This record gives sequence, C-alpha cells and structure tokens, in this order.
Amino acid sequence: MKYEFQSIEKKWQSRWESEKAFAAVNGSSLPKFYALIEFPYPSGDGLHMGHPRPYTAMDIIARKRRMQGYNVLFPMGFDAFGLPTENYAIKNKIHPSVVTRRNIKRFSDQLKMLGYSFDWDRCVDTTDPKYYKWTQWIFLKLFEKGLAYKALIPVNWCTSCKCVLANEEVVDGECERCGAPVVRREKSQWMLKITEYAQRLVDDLDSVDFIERVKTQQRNWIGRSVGAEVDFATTAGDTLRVFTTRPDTLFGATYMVMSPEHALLQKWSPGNPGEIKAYQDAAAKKSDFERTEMAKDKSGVEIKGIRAVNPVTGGEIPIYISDYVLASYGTGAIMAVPGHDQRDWEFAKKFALPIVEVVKGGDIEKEAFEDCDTGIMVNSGFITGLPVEDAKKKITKWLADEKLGEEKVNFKLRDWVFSRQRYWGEPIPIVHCEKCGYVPLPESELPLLLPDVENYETTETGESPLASMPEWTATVCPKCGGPAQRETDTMPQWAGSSWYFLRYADTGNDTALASREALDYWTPVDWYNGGMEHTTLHLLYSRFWHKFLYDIGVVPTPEPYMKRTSHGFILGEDGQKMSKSRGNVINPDEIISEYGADTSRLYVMFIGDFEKTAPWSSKAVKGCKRLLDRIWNLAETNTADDSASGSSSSTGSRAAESTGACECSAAHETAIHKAIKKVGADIENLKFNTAIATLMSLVNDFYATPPTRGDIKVLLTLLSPFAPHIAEELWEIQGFGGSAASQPWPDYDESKTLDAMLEIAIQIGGKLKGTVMAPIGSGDDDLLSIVVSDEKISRLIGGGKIVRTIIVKNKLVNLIVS
RNA sequence: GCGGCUGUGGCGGAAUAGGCAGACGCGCUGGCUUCAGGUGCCAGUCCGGGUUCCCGGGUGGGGGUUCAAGUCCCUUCAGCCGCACCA
Repeated sequence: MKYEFQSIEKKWQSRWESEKAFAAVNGSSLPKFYALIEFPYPSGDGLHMGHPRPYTAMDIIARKRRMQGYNVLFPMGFDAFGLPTENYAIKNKIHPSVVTRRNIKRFSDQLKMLGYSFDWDRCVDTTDPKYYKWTQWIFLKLFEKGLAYKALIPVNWCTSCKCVLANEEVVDGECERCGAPVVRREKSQWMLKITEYAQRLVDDLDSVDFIERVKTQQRNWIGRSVGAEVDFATTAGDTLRVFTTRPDTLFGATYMVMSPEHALLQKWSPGNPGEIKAYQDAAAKKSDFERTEMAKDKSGVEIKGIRAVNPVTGGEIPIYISDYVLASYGTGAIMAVPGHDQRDWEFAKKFALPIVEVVKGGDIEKEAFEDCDTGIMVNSGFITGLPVEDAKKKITKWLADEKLGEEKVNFKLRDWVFSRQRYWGEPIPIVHCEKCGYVPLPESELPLLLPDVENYETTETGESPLASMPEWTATVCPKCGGPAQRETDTMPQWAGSSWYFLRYADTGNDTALASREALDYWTPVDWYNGGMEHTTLHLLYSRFWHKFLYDIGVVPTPEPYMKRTSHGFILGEDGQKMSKSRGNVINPDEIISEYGADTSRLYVMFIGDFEKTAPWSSKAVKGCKRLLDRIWNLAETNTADDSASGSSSSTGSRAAESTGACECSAAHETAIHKAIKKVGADIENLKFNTAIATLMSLVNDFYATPPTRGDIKVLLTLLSPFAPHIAEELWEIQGFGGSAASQPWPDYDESKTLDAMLEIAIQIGGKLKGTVMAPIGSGDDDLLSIVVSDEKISRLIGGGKIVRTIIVKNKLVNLIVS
C-alpha cells in the first residue's frame, strides 16, 4: 500500500472535526494548559508559508501537553477589523463585512488543512457584534476611570490612508501599513492613558517568563529615566522648569533651550517676536520624522530680552528655542550643559556659547564628555570634588530643600492615540452633547452597531465615513435627553486584539466578556508565541488593558501571559522577506497538495532554528516527505500480527520483544530512550529542528536493524505531535487501540539512555590522534591502560615520556608527551 | 550614534557545563533494484596532499588564556533587526 497522504489527511481531519477531538473543557478537574498564538488578520491573500511556523510550533506543544495529561485550551480566531479589508472593499466595491466573511472562511479552510488541534468551537471574530460589544464595554470602563480622554494633539497623519496613526505605526516617517508619507496634523483625538501604567509595565516584566529580547525592547520603548526637575527663574518673572537626568551638572548649565511649542512662549514678549514666530512656523510644518532628519545640523533662535538665572551659580544665561528639544518629553525645555552633552555642545559651538567642564576626565575642546558617570566634579561650588553619584544625591536634596526642584522619573512612552478616521473598526460608544460634553453610552445600549453605509470611502477633510451619515450620528444625550452627536471615529485595530485571549475562555458569554469562573481556571495564558514586530504594539497594549481589567476586578492576575516566545520569519526562496510585490510568496495550498500537511508541518519546523529567520527551500521539503515515506514503509508492513515484526528480520541478532514499560526492543532500547529524552526536551526549548533530526536518526536506525511493534509504537507516539495524520493512520493500521494523540507522552529511563561502550577520544598534546572503545564509567587507570596499549598510540608516543595525563571521564584522554 | 543579534562545508543548519567540529536534511558522486521513472535501497561527500591507511589545515580576520577554544577574553571586519535630538 502506498502512503496516500491526501486521503489519509482528509479522513483524520473530518474525524477530528466531527468528534470535536480537541475541545477544551471548562470546569474540568484536570490541570489546565493555555497555549496561545497570535490570531491572524484574515487578508485576501490567504495564508502564506510564514503563518504555519508559529502555529505548528504551538500545535506541537499543545498536543504534547494533552499527552501529558493536561486539559489544553488552544484556540484560534480572527483579528478582522482593519485597513486592508477596508481598502480592498473600496477598490472592489464590496462591503467589508462580506470581504471579511469570505477571508475568514478561506483562512479557516487552510488552517484545517494543516491539521491544527484548535478548539474551533471557541473561534472568535473581532468584527462580530457579540464580540466587539465587550471591546466597547472595556472602552467605557476606561472612560469611566478617566483613562480615556479626548485631546487636541499633533498627530501622525497618513496621507494615503487619510487617517491618524499611533507612534508605533509610523516607521521611518512612513505608514507601517501602506508606506505613504506621514505628516503632522493637529487633531482632536481619543487617547488612552497607557502612561499611567508605565511603571508597572516595566516592573512586572520581572514577574514573567518572556524571552530577554522582548523584555529589553519593552523596557527601551517605555524608556524609564530617573533625574530631577529644576526650576530656573527668568527675567520675565516666570520660572522655567526643566527635566534633567544629570542634576549634578547644574553648575555647567550655560544656557537654556525651549521647544518651539513651549506654552510660556505665548505669554512672553521678547525683543525679537518676528524671528521667533518664523522659527515656530517652520518647525510646525515639519513632521516628527523631518525634524529628526534635520537632527545633524542644530538650528535655533535666541529669545532676546529674556534671560534665565542658574539657581546654583546665580549667573544670568540666555534662552533659545530649538527643535532639537521635544515638546512631548519632560517639560519641553532643557538646561543645556554643553560640556557633557553632545547635542548641547554642537549647539553651543554653533552659537558661540560658553562650555564649562564640571566633571573631570574629558577634553571639552574636542567634544562633550558624556561618558562621565564615575568621574569627579569640578568647577561646581559645594559639590566640587565629589564623585558623580554622590553629587547627584547631594544636589537633588539641596534643590528639594531650597524648593527649587525635586527628584523625578520620566518615561518615553506616550499615551496611546486611540481613534481612527475609518469605517471598518469598532464604533467608539460616546456621544457629544452641547450641554454635557462627552457622554458614554449606557452599557445596556451595547453593542453600538457599526451601521451599513453606502459609501465608506475616506474624506479629504480627514473625517470618518460615519460622519457623512447624519441619520446615524444624530442621537440623544443619554444624560440630559437633548440632541447630541455620536462619535464618528472608530477604534484602532489593536483594540480587539488587546483582550481576545480572555474571550476564548468563555466564548459564548453574553453577560460578561467571560465568566470569572472561566477566567480563574484558564488565565493567565501559559505560553504565548508571537512575532517580535508586536512587542511594542499588541503585546504592550494588551498588557496595559489586562492590568486595567485586573484593577477593576475583572481578571484574576496582573499579567496576561506567563511565557512569551518569538519565532523568526520564513523568508522567500531568494532570502528576501516574502511579499506579493517580490513574487516570492510560498502558498501553503500548493505545498500541501504536493507533499501533504504532515510534510508541510515537518518542514516548517525542520527548516532551521525556530527563533531565527530561515529561507524557504522547495528542494529541502523532500527530506521531510522522505522521512514520512520511510516511516510509512516501516509501519505499514509491520502489521498487527505479533510475530510479523520479527519474522522479516534477516539479521538474526535482534533480541526478543521486550515487555518493559515502553515495550521497545533490546536492540533499539538505548536509541529509543535517548530519542524520548531528546525530542521531549527539544520541544520545550523550541528546538524543533533537532527534535525532527532525532526522529530521522531513529528511523535510520530502524532501517539498519528492523524494529519491533513496540519500537514502532514509541516512534508513532513521538511523531504524533509533529505529523498527526500519518501517526493516527499507522496507529490504526497497527491496531494499537485508541489514538496516537491520546497516548501518554512516553517516559524515558535515564539509565537506559546511556551506551554501554563509549568512543573515547585520544589526544596527544591536545591534538586528536585516534579513538578507542571503552566501557561506560571506566576509571582513569583502566582508561589509561586501554589507551597506551593501543597500537597506534604507543607507536606515536614512541620513545617519549608521558609527563602529564588529562582524563575527562567518558570523553577523552589527553597525553602530554615530552 | 545607542541597544540587541548573527557570521561554521556547495546549501539549510548541528555541537548540555571549554573536551572527537560539521549531527540531521538538501544537493552532489558511485553502486544496486525496478527499469516507465523526477521511485526506492546501500555507500561516499569540510579542504589540501600522498590515496587500505596516513599527514597537514580548518568555525569572518588578528591576538590572547588553556593540556584542550566554534564555545572564554581583547581587538577588528561584515551583515541583520530594533530605537533614534527622550535632556
């Protein structure tokens, strides 16, 4: 019989589906395991070969956990709101909901073809009103607690999407989605106060098992820095407050710089108003990206007629405006210490301002001496002579005592711009009332349905398509009953994905986002694998929402995910990132129809280190197909007849079938126990490639010495998480009873993983000269006598004298010969 | 500029805790089987030299520690990914 993967895979997939073979059980007494992967955006292109990599990995883990006796929740869903669908809908004149339904169907079919052990009954769709009701509900809670607010802010405006973007969505001054230039605009936007959680988002990273690069990237993004705020008196009468991480360098502050947007500038009447206005206007036109692009060349204008007073020296110093100071960080103004900050140094050189050394060690004629954390203070009054650390403490205390400043922690993290001027998103459940301001809809009116519109194209004015539907926007104020307008912006795509994993615990619930009981049992997620590109987006956002939900008593834990790992991309065959425009996209449908799902699964896992990028190779897939063919040949002829396994053996050396726990033969006992140990450990460490290599080696062994039924049984058990269809089919053919997927994960016996005889390397002077076989655990003396009695080695030693021997047990003998 | 990662055969990649570099797979070479084969099986395959066997070299480059270095230290080059005037 041939390995007919098409019919075999179809057979098992439909059986799994009809039997709901992988349903997670709420209310089970078993220990739970929650395995999560990032749900996909169902684009019109369908899956590409990058998707199966993380999915297969978690499927293997989920299947192994089931075999280990866990009640496993391994769900799938669709993050279906978003721009590409809307853009596609506009272009093809099809309603986004129709497009979404079609895409979800296609994705589901493709995923089912790969044999994933998802609990399909728990599938979620973020565009389903039953789902987004709770997204809106969370927004109302955020609003209620003052964490959602509307503000007029400069925003990133995508010139093509005609839509506001979050900072996280702007890449190199371009829209992350469409690549169009992003410019700056002032708009009134809904904002979420993620900054309120900045400290906890940093601190709690210590309590979770995330791979280090994820933690580092989140820490850098949040950007916590400790310093002080310091007040400078000015001749205008106002005090100018700055933030600095180096209060110890206060004696070196020889001028000040304010951002062009600083509020005090509107109040002051400097001697050169025209010049200042011109600079402000020029700065306002630039996008953030343009401003940073100009970074190399410092520009600025002095505010004539107004000076600041350095609080420690008492000296009057000039004040400038310059766009190298950002309005959005700290206080929007700085004290410039050109001796110890390169940016200030460049500015000071350009404007011929004094540069004072306050920490010894550098050459401030050449450049700012920045790397001075351990130096000694000079030219610094009462802190002269102190090490930097002590100087910091002393001056911070002095500032506080004199009421001139205080210790202060700042974050780079900004509040989250939460509104989008687009149609295909969750409507924000707020109305604008002339009398009452922004009024939340009562919970009973949720979900606020996204209305059907004739035309969902964006407008040049930058308003949401919903704004052109007066019959929808006109409503009554829930508070005073007067006329009011609905909010017409929608939520960003990140909204639905910020809490979807909670919904899986209790998908059908219509009285809560999920029951507390279900959340208590299933959350937190035990293992979450996803892309690095989401580290400062989805992963951070969802941690923020989760902490908020924890604070209001909805979820039982402060962190949503116990463990986070990340996979590398699969590149196209040309080593470039897969993309339609490059034409190097590998379509899973083709691979599945040519080689089958099991081979596809094996190959995406075998392709290379899971955590690194790896280029696709259509040739190399064959190796995995060959493995399955070889296993098929072994097990398909090894029928249920007890004696059959042995009768075909021609070696005659094979021992009788063992009756031990794992039922393996004496001939393969060591290899099998080694394989059980290695495959199990490799799965836990995401080393799927070497796990599969181990299976290949075992199969090679089985070809050299025919396996028994017991040997085959273990092989199929180990294979089952990787290639579940063929494993089940052969399991059935062999008549082992039950299913491969429901077998306990095999145990290994450490003592049986050890070879009786080991090859010992022999070195002379550290160079390999040969090997000998020796019994495991041989003592130093025994080993040495074996080595020196070796014909070749004794010849090489010749008349020399062994002056030293280094013996590493079970590994090598190194002889130093004089 | 800052932070992180990676450099190993023709290719993808292996190498617990410093201990035989190149597991496993692709490709390639040879043989056998079936020959309808683009199937299967067996053997070989880091490089160079003499060819049972042996000798020398080898993990981006240079230096060091060590009996022993892909692995540790210093230095240098190349590539990738984040962040980027955050005071």
